[in-house]
Formats: sequence, structure tokens, C-alpha cells
Amino acid sequence: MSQELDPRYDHNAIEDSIYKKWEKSGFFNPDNLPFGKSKEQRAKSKAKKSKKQPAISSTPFAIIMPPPNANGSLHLGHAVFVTLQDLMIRYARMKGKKALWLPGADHAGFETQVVFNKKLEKEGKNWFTMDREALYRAIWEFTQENKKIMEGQLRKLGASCDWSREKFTLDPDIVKIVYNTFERLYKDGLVVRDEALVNWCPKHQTSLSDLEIKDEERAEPFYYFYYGPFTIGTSRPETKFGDKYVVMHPDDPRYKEYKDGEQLHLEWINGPITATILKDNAVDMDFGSGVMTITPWHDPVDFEMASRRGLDKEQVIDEYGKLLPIAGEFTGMKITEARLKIVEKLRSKGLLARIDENYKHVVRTCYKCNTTIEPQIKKQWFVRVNKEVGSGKWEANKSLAGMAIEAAKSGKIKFFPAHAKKIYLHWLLNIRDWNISRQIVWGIRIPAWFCATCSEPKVNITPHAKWFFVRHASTDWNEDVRSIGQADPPLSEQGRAEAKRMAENFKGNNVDLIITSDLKRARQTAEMIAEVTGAEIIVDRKLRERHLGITQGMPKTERNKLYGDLLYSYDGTPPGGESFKDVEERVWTSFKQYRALYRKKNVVIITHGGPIRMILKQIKQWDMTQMLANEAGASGVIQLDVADPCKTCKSDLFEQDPDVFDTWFSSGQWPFATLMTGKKKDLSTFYPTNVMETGHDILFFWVARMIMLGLYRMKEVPFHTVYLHGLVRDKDRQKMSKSKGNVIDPLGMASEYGTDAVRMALTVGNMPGQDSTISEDKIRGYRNFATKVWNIARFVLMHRNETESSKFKVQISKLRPALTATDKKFLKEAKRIKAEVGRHIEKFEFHLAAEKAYHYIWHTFADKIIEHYKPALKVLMPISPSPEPTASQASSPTPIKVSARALQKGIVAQHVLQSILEDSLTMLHPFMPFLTEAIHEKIASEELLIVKQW
RNA sequence: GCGUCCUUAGCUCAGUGGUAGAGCGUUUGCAUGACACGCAAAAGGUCGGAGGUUCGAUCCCUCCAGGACGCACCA
Repeated sequence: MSQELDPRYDHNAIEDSIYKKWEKSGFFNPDNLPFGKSKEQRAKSKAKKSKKQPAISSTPFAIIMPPPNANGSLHLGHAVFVTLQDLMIRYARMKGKKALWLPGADHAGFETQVVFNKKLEKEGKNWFTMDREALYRAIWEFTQENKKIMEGQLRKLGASCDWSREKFTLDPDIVKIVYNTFERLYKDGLVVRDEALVNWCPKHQTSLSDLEIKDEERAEPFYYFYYGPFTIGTSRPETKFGDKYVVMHPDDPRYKEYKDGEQLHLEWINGPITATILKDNAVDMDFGSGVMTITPWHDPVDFEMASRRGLDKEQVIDEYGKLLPIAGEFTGMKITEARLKIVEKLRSKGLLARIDENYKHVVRTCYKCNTTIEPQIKKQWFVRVNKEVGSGKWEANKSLAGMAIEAAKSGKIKFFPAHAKKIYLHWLLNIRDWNISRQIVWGIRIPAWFCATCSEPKVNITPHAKWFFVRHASTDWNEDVRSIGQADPPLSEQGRAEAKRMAENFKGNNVDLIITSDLKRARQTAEMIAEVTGAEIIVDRKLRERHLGITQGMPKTERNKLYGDLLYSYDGTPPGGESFKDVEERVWTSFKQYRALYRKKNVVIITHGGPIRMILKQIKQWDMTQMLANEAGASGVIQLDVADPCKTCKSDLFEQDPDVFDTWFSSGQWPFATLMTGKKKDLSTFYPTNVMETGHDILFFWVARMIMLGLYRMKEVPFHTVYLHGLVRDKDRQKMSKSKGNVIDPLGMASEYGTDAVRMALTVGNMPGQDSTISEDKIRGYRNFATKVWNIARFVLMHRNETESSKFKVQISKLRPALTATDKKFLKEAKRIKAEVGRHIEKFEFHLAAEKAYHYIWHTFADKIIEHYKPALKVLMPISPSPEPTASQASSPTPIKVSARALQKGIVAQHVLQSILEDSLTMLHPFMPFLTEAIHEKIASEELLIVKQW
């Protein structure tokens, strides 16, 4: 079957079919590997094993793939990890190991929601204009699409991962494990709900962890103001409204006449105030004037001091970055606008001492949108990474961070590059509590509930039923902002669409019963929900909206002008209508009856804004102000879960925390979560995994978290080796970015030059922890190498003359007596190089391994060895008068006479070359899998190169 | 402020206690029965600076200079 090969390797014609062949073979799954058999099977075959067969072993070798974010397509960074991990896996597989590479995808919470938001913004929307369920569903679709594309791209890059074990971070079984970890941490006191200063992004309306903020150096004016007898310095005048403590260092001689606790009256932004003097070590005598006022709600240092000393904390800036009423005339202004006006006012009052215009300081910004972070005090869930766990627990007197430190110090986890260990330790030694709550929709919802009545948090409750409160969809009257009350307009066109969307949200919620107000707008909404859920409907006129008497039908503005006071007080009754009190009694009585009747049923109550608020007022024990402030039910759905009564207040209604986990909290559990939910015995076979290969940029985000959580749950490190690759830059060492237009798309390059060329280009020159460069020239260079290898094979196979070979029954071992010293030297050298390449791979020196193989194959094998044998091979080539010898002529007996000796020499040469070719293909396969497999196919079609013994 | 890394050929980077390496680029030859995506050659470097250890330093140590990056609550 000496087939003529084309003079060019056509990767496009070959790659897909080769990948399919691999996938079909099942060898990506370690359970199917021919040498990864069970002990019994091995024992059986051992008896008849010949010497030639390489030693077989079923030592496991596992790499968990860093799950790419399912919010875009693969870029060069992904191509790097695919290349490096795939080469390790392929090498391990060829070394006879039970090699598992477990693929997955990450929902990537905040990142994905931000990416999706950009899409929405293009359509003039944003994530705040969508209700929770609809947004979640839309992002779900989005990620599933991306995931599919990514899977195709991974295949294109030649990833030999086990698709049968693929996982997504939102798979229900994974989520279950994440919940379980959270509950355990909570029980151990390592997860707490705490009021603390968090990094708040005013644009995205969520808190962020310390890692999700970026420091940005900015030049901003630094102001000095007279504050009573003192001069205080600040870069943030807009926070100074609530400041009533003035602080200085106890040892500062300039202020030694003042005593801690002393009060003084002074003139400030909006009038006279009383301030208290504090002496505290937190103040730096050398900075500014050595005196400062504090804003505990919006500054970490101040917060720490205020908490330590029990001082008052007041919010000055709201969640959107606007000033609150405490700011008086500045209320509602944005920070930047207010700042200048406040300075102006202070100047006019003669309180401005001076301005330092050249002040440079570091401002913390959201790492996604660059918005200045506004620290806010919030109740959030924190992982207490420094809290020691008592003896008897998983590890006596060690914190999560402490365990992770120990694992690196003891050498249980090794780092490539070695210095990454220092960086890792430095970070862990300075780590602070980890905020894991995010106020976004896309992610794993935190499995914590709050008692609907007393707000007490509960973790690990099992709801027996769900009660939903739904406000009817819109009517024309709603759209016209008319006062409706018990008037009875039907749903508008838009309202019907809304109701339909709402109904979709109930799919999969197992709704048993719908109870609705009898007014048309509620009933029609109910019918549409019933259509989707198939639930029975109970119509109850007691759930009607408040009767608004003579104001019904008026435009709301007019109504409020005339009857506002009556309408918004508890027992104010508009002529001919009802008071809030009346509604509350009517609705609450009715609600209580239904609660008693349908304890364990999932119920949807469809009613109106007023009744919903009155029911919530009762459950949550609100006063009128709280009730009126609440927009509950104005849009969306309110869900209350029924569970065992709260121990504190006996209420059995709970609200689930709307927050979701920081995505790293779930991906931090990836190594054990994927194996726990995999095939039987996967966890015991493959955990701890061998290598974690990822980018150095997520050493803290991900690697450190995996180590902490892995140790916590498994009492064992998640992996033995951490290999961190660097960033790939362009040939001018520039970071690739869309705006610079220097982005190299790995898949585009792969289709132009072949995947193998891209992989080689990414391997050579890629040192751990060191940024590497890539350029189209470099890729082209390795495409040329692929052609070279192809032509080596073409040359060797061209001289494989079936007829002559079979005549001599040639096998290299049989030819041994005919081998010259040079032949033997060449054969030995190939084996030696192959071994060295392997050793480099084992030492994580992939760049050296790839270069060595490249260099040997091109400059030794092709340039020296082949040239050496050319004369001897002449006899195998038919000498033909025609300039283009055809395949049929090549395989026909030679027409001229040659001596038997020369013929044998030729055949020996051919076999030496083929043997070296096979070694070359083997050593090159982890780097250039498609090309080598394609050539191997021509030599030995019955066996796949991926499972050929190294 | 704390921490990490880098500085070797025109470019991008390997490397070693004993005479300096690769790829790309450059120059000069080659249509040579596998390959011009090729072959054969050549030019090109006081290994950032200063000191130290050593028989000997590009390599180990110290300092300095330049560059990149990470972490950090200075109002």
C-alpha cells in the first residue's frame, strides 16, 4: 500500500476526519484505553506478554480543564491551555497511563452578565430592565449557544479530552455539591453573614470581591478645609456631611492640648455641628495635616475605626452614587457634580484653606466597567479564610488560608515557574475575608433564606411549598397612568404579552393552584398562567384592588393632588371607596384562610398592587412608611417559601436570598465537584489530579481558591502541580486587544496554516509564567515544518517497495545483521532524542521538548540522515525514461539489474529511515497530533498513533 | 510601601561555573528525482553597569540602572 502522498500536507482535508477517528475510537475516555485495563485483565495478559511489548500500567493521570467562560469564543489564551494540556495528556496516554482530561464550561457569573449586558445595551436595554427569570433564561440560552461553539473549537484545536465526562458549572449535580460545601462552611462558622464594608459598583449594582477591583492612579485635587480649630485634608469633600468625629494621632505634639472625647462646636457645610475629638493610631501624622474626619460608611480605614470604637455610621452616598438627604441642598447630585459645588460653598463660607492640585492617589474601580468603586456597608456572605477551625474538625487550628499555605510550603503542591509559589504565599499571608455574594441574576443562587417576618437568616432549609405573589399585567389604564381601583378594564395588547412572558417563568415550578382576584386584568393574567402550568384557578372577589371611590378613572397626578393625603394614610377613605385598613383586613383574612387550606401546595396569587403590599405589610410587620416605600409587586414575581417555622418568630414563610455566589466560589470546587459527579470511582481514581495548568492571571482568583476549598472538602490537595502559562502577546510584545487590532484568532490561523502549526507556535518559546509572543510569521514557520515532516514521510514511503520488501520478509530486527555501525548509531540516536523529548515533557519543559523534536527531525533526520541514505536508496527507485514516474511503475519490479547486495543495502536504508520516521512521529505527536496521525495512518493503518506506546 | 520577574545576535527568546545558541530576519550561491513552505553557506554578541566569591563568572552573591507585572485601607 505504498500510496503516493501529495507534495503538500493539506490540513483542511485531514484534520476533521482524524479528530472523528480519534473520537470514535473512544480513547479519549481513559476507561477505554487498551493498556488501562483492570488488574485482573492485566494479570491475564501478563502471562503471554512478549518481551517486545512495552510495560503497561494503569497509573492514572488527570488534568481538569479550566472551564472556559461560556460567554464568547475561544481566543489565543484558550489555545495555549489546550495546546499545553493536550500535549501532557497525549504524552501520558502514550506512556500507558490512564489519561483523563476532563472538559467543561463555566457560567462565569458576573463576567457573563456583563458581556450579555453589552448585547442588551446595543438594543437600548440593560439588565435592570428585565425581570429576574427572563434575564436568567436569556443568558442561559446565550451561554448554551456559546458552549456549543466552544466545544467545536476545542475539537478543531485537537483537544483529546473526554467528552463523555463534560460538565457545566450550572449542572444540577454540581450545584448540589456547591450548596453542600456552603452548608458545611456555614456549620463550621467559616461562612458568615456579616455587615461589612463591601466594594460596590454603582453601575452594576453589585458588590465585588477584593480581586474584582482594579487600582487606577489618578490626579485629583486634594482639599484642605478649616474644621473648627483644625485643618483637615480630603480628596472626597462629598462624603463629609456625616462626619462628626475629628481624629488625630495620640502622639502628635501639634494637637496635644486636645483630649480624646472632647466635644467642639463648629461651622460646617450646611450649618453648625457638634464634633467629637478622637485620638487614634490609625492616623498618619505625616500625611496631610495629621487631622482627619471620618466617613465610616464609605471608607475602609474609617469603617475599621468606627467598628472598633463603636462610633455612629451614616450613609451619605446611595447605591447609584448620588448624595442622600443628609447632604441637604446637595441631595440627589452625582458625586463629581456635588464635589465642586461643595468646595465652592465651603470657599464662600471661608472654610477652604487651600487646594493641592497635583495630588496623585489610587482610585479603586470596577474591573469590568472602570466605574469608581463606592464602598458601602452591606450585609453579605463572607468566607472567613483566616478563621481557624477547632480541633476535631478537618484540620486542627488551621484556617482555609493556613491549610493552603501549608500545602505549598510542604511541597505537596509544586509550582511552575517555581517563583509562583512566593507570589501565592505572599497573597495568602495577606488575604482578607472573601465576599461571595453578588447582587446579580446569573449564577448559582445562594441557598440561604430569611424569615419573611424577622429576617433571621437560615441556611439549609427544605421548603415544602412555594407561594408566589403576582401583580396582574397592564391595561390601557395603567399605561395612561389612570387611577383604576375596582374599575374593570381588560388587559391591553402589551399586557397580554407581559402576562405571556410571566407565564413562561412558571414553567417547571409545579404550580398546583392559582388564586386570583375577580377583576378582568387579574383573571386574564391567571388564565394565561394556567394555560402554561395547567393549574386550577380559584376566583375570589376578596382579593380585589382597593376601591378608590370617586377617584377611580382620574389621571393619577390629578388624583394625588386632590386626594393624596386621604389615599396615602392608613385609614383615609376616599368618598365611596375603601381605606388601606379596609383592604388589609379583607385581603389578609382571605390570605390566611388559603394558607390554612393549602399548606403544602404551590400557589400563585394573582392580585393587585395594593393587596400585595397589604399582605406583605402583615407578614413583614411593616409600618405605613415601609409599606408605601415598597414597590413590591409593581413588577415581577414575589416568591415566599413555606418551611418549618422560624425558631425566633414562628413564622413559616421565608424568602430566599436573591443573591448569587461569586462564580469563583463554585469554580473553586471544580476539581472535586467534576469528579464526584462523574463516573463511579472517578473521585478515588483521579483525585488529587496531577496538573492544574492555567494562566498566571488567575492564580488568586481560581488556583488559590481551589486549593483552599479542595483541602476543606477532600482533606487533600486538588492537584500536585500548578503550571502557569504566561500571556500571549503579539510580536511587538503588545497585549492583544480588539481596539489595537492586533488580535490573532487561533482558529482563523488554524484553518489557514493548520492546527498543528498553531500549536507548535504556541509551545516553542512558551515558558511557564513568562509571557510569550506569537506572530503569523511564527505560525507560518511551523506550517513549513509540517510540510517538511510530510515530505520526509513522502520520501521514506516512496522507497517502500512492497514487492521487494516482502521478498526479503523484512523486519528491522531481521535485518539487524546487515546493519552497519552508522545505521545503528542513527537508530539509537532517534531513540535517545525521543527519550529526551519525553523527559523534557515530564519536567514541564515543553518549549525545550518541542524545539528538540523540531530540531532533530529537520536538521538531523532530514538534512543528515536522509541525505546519507539517498545513494543507497537509488536502487529502489525505478529508473524511467519518463520524467514523471507513475505509482504503478514504482511498485513494479525494477527493470534493471542490481546486485543482491546493493538491493539489500537499499532495503536496509529504507527500513532504518522508516524506523526513525516512526520514532519521529511518536515524539512529535503530542505537539502536532493531526499531521503525525495522518502520516502514521499511511504506515500502519490498523493502529492509532494516539495510543501507540511511547 | 510590600512583593515578583526581566535585561544574551537586528527582532523574539533558549542556555551553561570552563571556546556563546535557536528561530525569524539579513547576505551569497543553488530548478539537487521528498520538500523553494526548499537546499548549501555566511555575516552578526565585552551575555545591562559596577564590585565580590572562585584557578576561572554570562551563570552564584551584593549594589546600581532601565523595563514589566502583582499586592496594598494613607484620609
